[in-house]
Amino acid sequence: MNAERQSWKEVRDRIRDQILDRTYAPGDKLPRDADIAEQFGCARTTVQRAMQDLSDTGLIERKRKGGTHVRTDPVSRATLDIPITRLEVEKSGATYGYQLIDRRKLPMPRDIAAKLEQVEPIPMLRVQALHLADHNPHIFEDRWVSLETAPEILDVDLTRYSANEWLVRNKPYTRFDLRIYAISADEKIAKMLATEPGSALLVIDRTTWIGTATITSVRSFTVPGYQLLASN
Amino acid sequence: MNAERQSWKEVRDRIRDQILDRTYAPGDKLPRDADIAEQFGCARTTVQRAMQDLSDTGLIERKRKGGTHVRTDPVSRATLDIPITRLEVEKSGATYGYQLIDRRKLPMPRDIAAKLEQVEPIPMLRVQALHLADHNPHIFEDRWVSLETAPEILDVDLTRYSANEWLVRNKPYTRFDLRIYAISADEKIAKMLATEPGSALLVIDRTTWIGTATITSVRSFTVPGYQLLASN
DNA sequence: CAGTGGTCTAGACCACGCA
DNA sequence: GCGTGGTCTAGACCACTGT
Repeated sequence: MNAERQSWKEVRDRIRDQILDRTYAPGDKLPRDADIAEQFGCARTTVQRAMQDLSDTGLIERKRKGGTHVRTDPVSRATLDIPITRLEVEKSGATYGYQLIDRRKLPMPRDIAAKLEQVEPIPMLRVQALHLADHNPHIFEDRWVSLETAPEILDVDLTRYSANEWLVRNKPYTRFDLRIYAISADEKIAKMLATEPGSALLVIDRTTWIGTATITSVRSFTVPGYQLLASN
Repeated sequence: MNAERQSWKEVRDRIRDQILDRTYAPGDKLPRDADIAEQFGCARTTVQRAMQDLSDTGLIERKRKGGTHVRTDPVSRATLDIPITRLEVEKSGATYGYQLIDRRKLPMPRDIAAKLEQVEPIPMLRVQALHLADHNPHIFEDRWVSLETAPEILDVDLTRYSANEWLVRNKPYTRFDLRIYAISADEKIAKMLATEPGSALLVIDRTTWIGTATITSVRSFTVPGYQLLASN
């Protein structure tokens, strides 16, 4: 008998191999799940699972009635893990430090309102803080927290605990988005990160929601040389 | 009326809500799948699917025998789509242009070898090219292609077609990784991107493999202001 | 309308990892 | 060992969407 060490991964790999070796070229239509299942001698559910995975990674495209096709323009779909800064630092073996720079209630600026998809102005807390690695600046964060969604933040001792950590532990989000880009450090940021004005910095803007309610929007200025890693 | 619109998403959302409202706090153990299934009046498979999703997005952690726990340190797991540059430009409504800068066989430099996890030196083709949007520089790419894995690249007219596109269409990868960071443009890069030396640029290093064989390693220098977007 | 992928079920066995 | 999640099966019905 075939002896086939069954599993949906096995099926996925074999289909992927057939795509790689051009048995099915970009644009080609693959057989229906049912036929593939029969060919492999497994249940359709198993094929479904394998196909789902190939679809998730962007190699194929599936449509009801239309069938399954090899994508003409494969997408690189990478998973990016944004860790809690403290854990990231500690994992690297360095000593983590944290320093509150500023904390005040302020009216919500226009650009923040836009990011939060917020029309009505809501009361917000602005928190600026510095994350340290081995006593050196690592990330400077400029954060706006909605006092409607997270009023309890006012009672948190932000000189000791980072707003980041409190929020992530107490206000899980249902949705977020990220914007990653590079800027030249202006004088203030440079001083904060103990680097030269004009240094190239990686900046990460991140906004989170819980349902449709906005939680926080934070701009993180990373120290020169900081890298984000992703893979599939 | 509840009307139980059954589906694994329904189950996922209800569990997530219970985590958000602290019915299950960070660190807590959730009931076994079987019990949840009974509670919801659905099959265990359906619960399994829902849990899988919550696990994928980093909200819970599952272990055989250990059971399911709410993560103490939720990870922000974002999906990052790296499109083919031409499609990205065209999608923005701009006219795409492409220009080959240099193409030559070269011995593999040490740092590239390291990125490719390659011990033995292999013959490589170095391709430098510029992607344009509305006749303005958009991305400058500095690429190394393995001639062992992709010897056919030598026959491709790279003055007309980008190596990126040829590779993505003809050498699908099974694995890749990304490294994203910021640099200050040096004189050469600045000239290439028609900007000032010292400008902050977002740089993306990407290396791809097919199985354990290396395909290509490319460093993309993006024009000032370029942004990467990700979300969940 | 009809074909194809998406989901669900009930039940079974497997595999990992904690006690 | 044994409890829990992971996978598989065979069959059913649903929901899109191309023709």
